Amino acid sequence: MSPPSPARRGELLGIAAEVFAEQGYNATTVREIADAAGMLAGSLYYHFDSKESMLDEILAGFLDELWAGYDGVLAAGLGPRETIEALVTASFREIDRHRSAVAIYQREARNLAVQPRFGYLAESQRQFERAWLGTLERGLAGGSFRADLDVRLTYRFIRDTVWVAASWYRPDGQHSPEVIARQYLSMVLDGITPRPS
Amino acid sequence: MSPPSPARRGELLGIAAEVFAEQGYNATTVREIADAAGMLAGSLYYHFDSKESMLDEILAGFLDELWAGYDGVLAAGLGPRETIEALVTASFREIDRHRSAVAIYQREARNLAVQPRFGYLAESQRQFERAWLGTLERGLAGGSFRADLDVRLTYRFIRDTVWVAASWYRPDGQHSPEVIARQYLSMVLDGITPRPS
Amino acid sequence: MSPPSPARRGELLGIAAEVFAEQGYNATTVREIADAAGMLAGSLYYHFDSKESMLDEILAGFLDELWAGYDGVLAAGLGPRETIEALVTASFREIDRHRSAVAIYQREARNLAVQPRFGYLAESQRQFERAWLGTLERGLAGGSFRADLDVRLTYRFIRDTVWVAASWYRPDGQHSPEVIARQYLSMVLDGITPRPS
Amino acid sequence: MSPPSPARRGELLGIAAEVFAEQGYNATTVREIADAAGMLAGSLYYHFDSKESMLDEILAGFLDELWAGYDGVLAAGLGPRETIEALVTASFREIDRHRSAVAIYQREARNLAVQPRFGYLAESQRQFERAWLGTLERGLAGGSFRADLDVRLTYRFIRDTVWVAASWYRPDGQHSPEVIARQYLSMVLDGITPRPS
DNA sequence: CATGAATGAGTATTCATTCAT
DNA sequence: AATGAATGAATACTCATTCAT
Repeated sequence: MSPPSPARRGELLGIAAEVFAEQGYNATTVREIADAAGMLAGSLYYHFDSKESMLDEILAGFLDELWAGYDGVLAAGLGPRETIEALVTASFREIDRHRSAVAIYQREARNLAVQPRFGYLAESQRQFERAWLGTLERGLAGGSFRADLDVRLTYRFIRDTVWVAASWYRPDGQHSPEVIARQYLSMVLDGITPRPS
Repeated sequence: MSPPSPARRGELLGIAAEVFAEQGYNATTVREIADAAGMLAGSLYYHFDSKESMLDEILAGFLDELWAGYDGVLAAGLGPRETIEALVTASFREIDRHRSAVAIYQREARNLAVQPRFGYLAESQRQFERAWLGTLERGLAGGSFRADLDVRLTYRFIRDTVWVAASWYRPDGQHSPEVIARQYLSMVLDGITPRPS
Repeated sequence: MSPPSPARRGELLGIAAEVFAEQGYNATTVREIADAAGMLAGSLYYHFDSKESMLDEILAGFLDELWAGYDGVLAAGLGPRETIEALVTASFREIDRHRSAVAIYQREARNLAVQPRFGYLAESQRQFERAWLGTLERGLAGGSFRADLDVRLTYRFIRDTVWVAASWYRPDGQHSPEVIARQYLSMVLDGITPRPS
Repeated sequence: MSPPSPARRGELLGIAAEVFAEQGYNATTVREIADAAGMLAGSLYYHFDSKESMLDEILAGFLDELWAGYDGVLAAGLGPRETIEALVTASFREIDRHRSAVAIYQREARNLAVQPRFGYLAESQRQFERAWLGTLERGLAGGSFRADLDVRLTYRFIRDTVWVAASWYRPDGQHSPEVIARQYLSMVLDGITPRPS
């Protein structure tokens, strides 16, 4: 009768996200989530409608936070290079805070996006692409980036390069998301061969 | 008229690989593979022991070919930069020829590698890492690469950069694997910002 | 077009009987029979209509031979004790010659007998019971057997005692069916405790 | 109202045992067990891991009880003849209480015993043989049994004689297991022909 | 809130059987 | 006579979900 406590829901979502990230959504049984939460499978249904709704909440929550960060960057009116740097940094910060959600997103988004319920994934991808492509084109026109770049290829290159890091990134004391972001950026922007001084 | 058994197996494996790549291994039902092959689910078992053995053959076949290419490169005695270039090019060529297998590998390898049957995946990963890390360290020592690189991070950067491309790369007339490889390499080696000439 | 050779059929039936006896009818696959015969599963269907028809032929053939022996004994006009001895001996002879068929019969007859196709099994059981019960009652009336015997119980006792031997009897040089029969008979007739001389 | 879990398991095992005994383990489908229990096939898996584990529990439970009885007899220090009598009586008592388990054991033990999971069946058979053979040999040496007995044959004779009764024995008011045991014993010990007084 | 027990739709797999060659 | 390939029905088992307590 009384509505489920939001705090408990949050805990449970965190647990579910970890298991989904570890094993994949399809390979994860509701029972495994319940085990990890110290309850029985059926009990999860007091808090959530379905396994799919857990996934939904995890992904939607992640995208909400991500776009909060991105929108701030895009609204700041930075130059193309600085925008790229800020977006990449924001992305690594998001990986740091929602690692499991990012990993789930990486693995499942493509197949989920075709379902009506997960239409917002496709929408987010479009916005994402628009933001990055726009910035790259602006930089190309202004000479911030090499003139011979294939913009779409470069977009994919940066996008994949950044997000795939979620599959191995584990937060520890040494590598803060900002440090990782700076190292990635130095490779993406300047490459791995030495520049002639 | 009807092709001999090994040819049929090959056909079926190709079909299965495409469906696995499209939907994920777990989310793919044997019935879907059979549908795609124009036969009934049970009929697949005349050719294969199990769904898992199909996956096994797909991945093992891919890794065999991949290592044939890599071993050739590594035995050629090239310099570090040329080795990286050749490895990346070999990888894109492999993506071109075994796109679905690469996509499956990307998505499933981590979870499969812990199973005894798929132990060769873990072994291949170790060899893979050794080859790349060794080359990078050699280049670092010899000045082919920037002295401030974090070798492990760079390894992951290049590795992911290349393989993730399998998730969107579709061969067409314009972008041969060699062309894609060259464009990627120019970004990885020299970055996306213009070099002061 | 040309009818299958009866000789080959006989061979195949013998092989099938052995596998059925070893593993049970249900647990035996047509493929296992074919393997044992050095052919492919489908090829058996040139010789037989179905797996069930193999079972049918095996059991019918065995019962035919068995009754040939029994009828001879029953028609001979022996006394009750001699009849029992002759029936037991005939049974052991049949076990010796059709061990697998007897083993199959023991294991499957009860469940098969309810099917119309195998109605002859039930019929045979009834005849069997009539022959044994009649002999025992004749012996009881004539004083050949102990007066305090429960005839039905004794019938089951002897029947089970004899036929179950098929589950372990293996023909070898030392124990001919006649020898085994004589030893059994001495136990059944005189018991295992010493008779006061 | 609803009985606690172990009781329900016991109920279900009893039902499964009856169906296995009636139709044979292989010929019994999980659905048939579920039907007999008034539930759906899948629901059985809430209580048991597999069809095989039901069989396992049934057989192990039966053997545990059987050996409880046998060990009591063997430890009592009776003479050979009294030991045989007590073992036979214990066996019929067990047939009375676990009729289906005994019938399953009779039909399936030979083929199951080779599987690692059912290794305890083979072990039990060895112990069983040791107990009976030892008793028979003791009796032979001490003159309780006829000097001309073939001990192994006699062992099989008695063993089969007793256990095969499970296939037809149905408890009713008139024939308690003790009564049946006494009648069997009188035949086994003294035979069916009259003794010269 | 949580449990225990069940449902029912699905899923991989098996296997007797068929049939063109 | 035998093969290779397929069919189709059945079967054990899984799992998300429901619900009375």
